Amino acid sequence: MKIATWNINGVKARIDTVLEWLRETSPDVACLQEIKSVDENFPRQPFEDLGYNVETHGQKGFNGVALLSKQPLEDVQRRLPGDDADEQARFIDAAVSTERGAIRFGCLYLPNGNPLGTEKYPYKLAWMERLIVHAETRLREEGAYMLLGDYNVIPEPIDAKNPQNWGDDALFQPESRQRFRALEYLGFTEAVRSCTEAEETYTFWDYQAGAWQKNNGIRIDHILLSPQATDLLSGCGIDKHVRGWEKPSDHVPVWVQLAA
DNA sequence: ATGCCTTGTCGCACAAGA
Repeated sequence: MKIATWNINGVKARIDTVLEWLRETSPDVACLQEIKSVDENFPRQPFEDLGYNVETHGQKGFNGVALLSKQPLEDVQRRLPGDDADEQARFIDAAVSTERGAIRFGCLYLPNGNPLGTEKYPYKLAWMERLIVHAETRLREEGAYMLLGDYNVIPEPIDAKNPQNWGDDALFQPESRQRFRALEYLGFTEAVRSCTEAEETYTFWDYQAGAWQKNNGIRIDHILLSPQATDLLSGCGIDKHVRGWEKPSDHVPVWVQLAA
């Protein structure tokens, strides 16, 4: 079973690219971020034509997440618990049934937090605290659970081509990295780093200043696996070549293979 | 120091991204 996550930077602008990638890699589950669409305008039909069930949690203009699954999506939960006043569409959580039992997925688009000194940064940190609480709840269920998405956190210096350039950026602040570690150390396995210790393993290249051509990337899209999901882990990868396609997203897909 | 690109918005420039 292959499960992928990808920040597509707008479903309307990226629809052909996403469909091409789905035809090429055929993931069983795909978590999409930054759909930038309200639910009623999401182009469900072309995904359903490829055999996917579709659940979205969108908003106008910005943010928005979606789950695609070849198996039916069950017990769909929208919004990250913990703040009823939070109107930003950044989280959707659902389960699928497999021969090895149920597997649950949380698809997240964690706030960017820039620029520092504005309300955006404390919002990011508070959102991470809520994510930790939600993850604790899920872990207590002791099932196969995974948190996938755009975390907007560079965990370690090795996860950036030029870590010295990110010192004043919310993605690389000690507080952001501390909360990412606190989440991970609840008992999750960070899939990609468990599969490879290779340098220059990136998931994002800025559109500007020739970042892709210089391989000036960062690793900010992550997959965290509960112990029960980690037991099923058989491989992982990053579809880096997609960044070189026409009209690319600035992020590329990250995926895991599970023995389920 | 700033913008560099890209997307979406009831565009006619701007916000937001990272």
